[in-house]
Amino acid sequence: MSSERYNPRATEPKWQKIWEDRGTFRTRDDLTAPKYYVLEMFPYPSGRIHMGHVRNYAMGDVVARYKRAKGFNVLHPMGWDAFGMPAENAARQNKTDPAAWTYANIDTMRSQLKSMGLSIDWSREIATCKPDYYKHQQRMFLDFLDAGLVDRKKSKVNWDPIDQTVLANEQVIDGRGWRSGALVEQKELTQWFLKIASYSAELLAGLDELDRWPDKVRTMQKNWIGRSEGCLVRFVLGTSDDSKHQTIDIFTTRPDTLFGARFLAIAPDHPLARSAAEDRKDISEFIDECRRGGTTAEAIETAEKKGIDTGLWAVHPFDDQWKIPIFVVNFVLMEYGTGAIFGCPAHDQRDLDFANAVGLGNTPVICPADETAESFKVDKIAYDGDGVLINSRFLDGLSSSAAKQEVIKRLGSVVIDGQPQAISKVNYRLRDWGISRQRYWGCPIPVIHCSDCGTVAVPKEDLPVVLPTDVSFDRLGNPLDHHPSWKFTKCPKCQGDAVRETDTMDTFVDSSWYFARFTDANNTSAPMSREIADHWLPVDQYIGGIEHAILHLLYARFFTRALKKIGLVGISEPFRGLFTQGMVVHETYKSSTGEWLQPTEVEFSNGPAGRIAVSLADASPVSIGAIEKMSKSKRNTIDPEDIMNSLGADTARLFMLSDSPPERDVIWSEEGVHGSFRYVQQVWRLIGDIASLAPDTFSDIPTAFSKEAMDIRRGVHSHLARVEENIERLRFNTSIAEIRKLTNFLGVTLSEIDTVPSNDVVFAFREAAEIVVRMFAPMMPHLAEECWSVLGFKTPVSEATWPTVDASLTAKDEIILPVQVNGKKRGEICVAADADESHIRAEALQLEAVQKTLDGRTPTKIIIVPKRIVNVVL
RNA sequence: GCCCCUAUGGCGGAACUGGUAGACGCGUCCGACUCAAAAUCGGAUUCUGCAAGGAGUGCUGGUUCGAUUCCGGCUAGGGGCACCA
Repeated sequence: MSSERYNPRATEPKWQKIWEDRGTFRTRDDLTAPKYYVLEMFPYPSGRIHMGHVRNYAMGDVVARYKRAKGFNVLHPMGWDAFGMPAENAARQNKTDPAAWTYANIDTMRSQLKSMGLSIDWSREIATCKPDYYKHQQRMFLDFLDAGLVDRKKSKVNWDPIDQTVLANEQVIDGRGWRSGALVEQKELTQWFLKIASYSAELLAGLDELDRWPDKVRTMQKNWIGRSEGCLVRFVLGTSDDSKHQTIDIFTTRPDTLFGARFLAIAPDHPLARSAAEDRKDISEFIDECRRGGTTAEAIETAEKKGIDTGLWAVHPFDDQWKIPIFVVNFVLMEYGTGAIFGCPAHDQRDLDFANAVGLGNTPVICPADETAESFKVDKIAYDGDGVLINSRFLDGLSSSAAKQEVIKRLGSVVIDGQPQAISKVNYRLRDWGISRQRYWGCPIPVIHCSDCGTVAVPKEDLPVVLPTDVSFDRLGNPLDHHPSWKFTKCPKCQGDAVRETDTMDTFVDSSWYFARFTDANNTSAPMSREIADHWLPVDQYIGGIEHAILHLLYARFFTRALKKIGLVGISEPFRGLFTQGMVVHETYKSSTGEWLQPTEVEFSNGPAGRIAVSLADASPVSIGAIEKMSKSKRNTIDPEDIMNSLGADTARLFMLSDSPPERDVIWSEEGVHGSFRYVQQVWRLIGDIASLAPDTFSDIPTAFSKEAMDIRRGVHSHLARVEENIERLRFNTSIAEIRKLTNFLGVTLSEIDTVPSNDVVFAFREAAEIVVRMFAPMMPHLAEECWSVLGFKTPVSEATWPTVDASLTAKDEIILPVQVNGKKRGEICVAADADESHIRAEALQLEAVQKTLDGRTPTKIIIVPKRIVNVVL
């Protein structure tokens, strides 16, 4: 009997070293073996790993180890999303060098991840801030430029006038800069864009193929791309002078409601609004007011619909005597469509709210099915459904869809300024991707500005454009811009004096191709070889947080198509399977003085009214607050390193995978973690006991098995089948439940056997141990290695194959059938698996409980669902 | 405001494509071991009832021999968002 406790502190580093020395997790350079690429979203090197990382990487590691055991050549790499603002913020605050800060963090986090025992091929480690990574990215940018995938245009940014810097949306809090508190201004800058919008239709259509993505993410992306079918309609502006002919284009999805028009509405940024503001102070003031307004949907939804009459008017397309007033309003956006709409109050709630506010009235033109033209009136609720046209002259009586076509047909034949007055158009909400960032710690955009030649690409042989290391954060603004020498260079075309582009790339660019780089991470001449990338891609299973559902995943999907266009890869969709895991949450604690306390600063006991918490420092009462996402501000974090150092990585991994379904949040609790630790010890004892009973693998399988031995073998193989199935479905919680059931069963059975068991029983236990260790190896790899070694194996279980289910042992010859009367369970019968219906019927009716419930009555029918259930219906 | 998701014991959750509701774990209670405690092991644990039984998967109605599962209506909680013409 093994009585020693399992000691993860000694065991875990030992096996990590053995794996490393043996190169156990090296991906083989073999393009013929079946491949499996499992990838977790790579981390930002913020300083230390947190529990969210532990959960994410534990899940990925189960998949990687399982697939490896199943015989796949597994690619499971790790890298660092290493550019970004925190390094610059740290530089400004603590006078540290962003590169040094980043690399120190990477070193810490790498060793923390290694102590988790992840089965990662570390030889492929990348960091996006290294020139040997971003040089390829710069080359891609230039290739995109050549391929027409890049644009340079003006765009609005949040500008902090005190810090002299551009702010990200999340850095603008209540209209003010997060650091300076200054009122943020909207400023127009010329910026670089990748033309993702031109891939809108393709990115939308591609979602249909992604059947191994969560529907939720697909829906979010679909809404983000925002396809809408409608038409452009050109209105002629009315003026007192007929010689000045001006037009305005609007986009509408409801051309059928054209006779319900009461006004045109234009965005505050619309050119017409700007020109109208030139000699009308009230208009320019209104426009300024709109710019200060909130930009989030929620803020805008609740905001009052406002507008100002420009005094201008447009002519109705079907009636040149019909003058339609034009308003500048706060609810039309320049970025969408043409920045102008026609307002039909009866059939659009926003238009109705606005019309009611300014007294424009409404004309219903679509009659719902349950109304008549005479009775149908609109007051406060617009009708936005389909129906039959009314009050619409020649359209009256048509359906909404027929009227849409009729309007487009009629106006399509009218030519104004050489173009039809209406054309069908599919509009997308998705806008081009602005990648310019006025920051230091990012990938330099490899472009040179020359006063004579304009914008000139850096010659490809001059790449990479490397970030200078001697930068100063003493001054405000972009350090690249005020570096004494870095930006000054010669024009590659005319050799005259020129300056470098000082904008760097959005870090979403870095993460848009890293998965491809991993396939050939050490290639110095190219981002990756096409042959190797095409072998490994797409990623078979991608795992990460739901917070990246839209931007990162959409950018990566676009970028992959762009890489395909320039010939670097042959695929369009980078991620075949996607899984989004839930967060790690924890209780929060507040002291009597209202300060947040760390879990380690609190002690618990059970009082009459439940759990009570007191402060460890002074025994003062502590209130137990809501369970929330672990965060530094609420101080409810648990440091993974503390857990790994005390209870071990396997315990932490097991706990992260048990209990909660992986897509949901998991509550970190001390009791739960100790339960996992107890289980680690329990398994250790069980395997030790079996090893004492059966120290060696049998060379000969016994020819006959007793019922006792068969029960063990059947139990093992049927649980194995279910564990396998649950891992395939990424249902880690239920696969662990199955493993626990099996070890519970083995433990009980082992305690009940004779002191000198027969040979077949010993065989069954030996077989069980060899299978069960391989079953939990993906979740608790160190424990599995130690157990495997106790069982006498000389090579790591991490290199062993997954056990095979013996189908003859999972098939049952006798089954238990529940028996219901009127759908309510009354008992069960045990019959042969192939028993015929008449036998089952007789057995069921003989049950005492059934007889009692029947109480002499005759059943009207008896439903027998084979191998499932018997239902006696009265 | 719109879209999406979720709701099961004291708690986290399980239940394959409509077929035994509550697996597995946490907690609690009882017991064993111990001088004692910790650790460990065994048992109990949806509610109600002495019991037989009855009720029960947010509420409500329906389909079905049978509903946690499917459909309609509602309530609560969570997430996402773009006043998108």
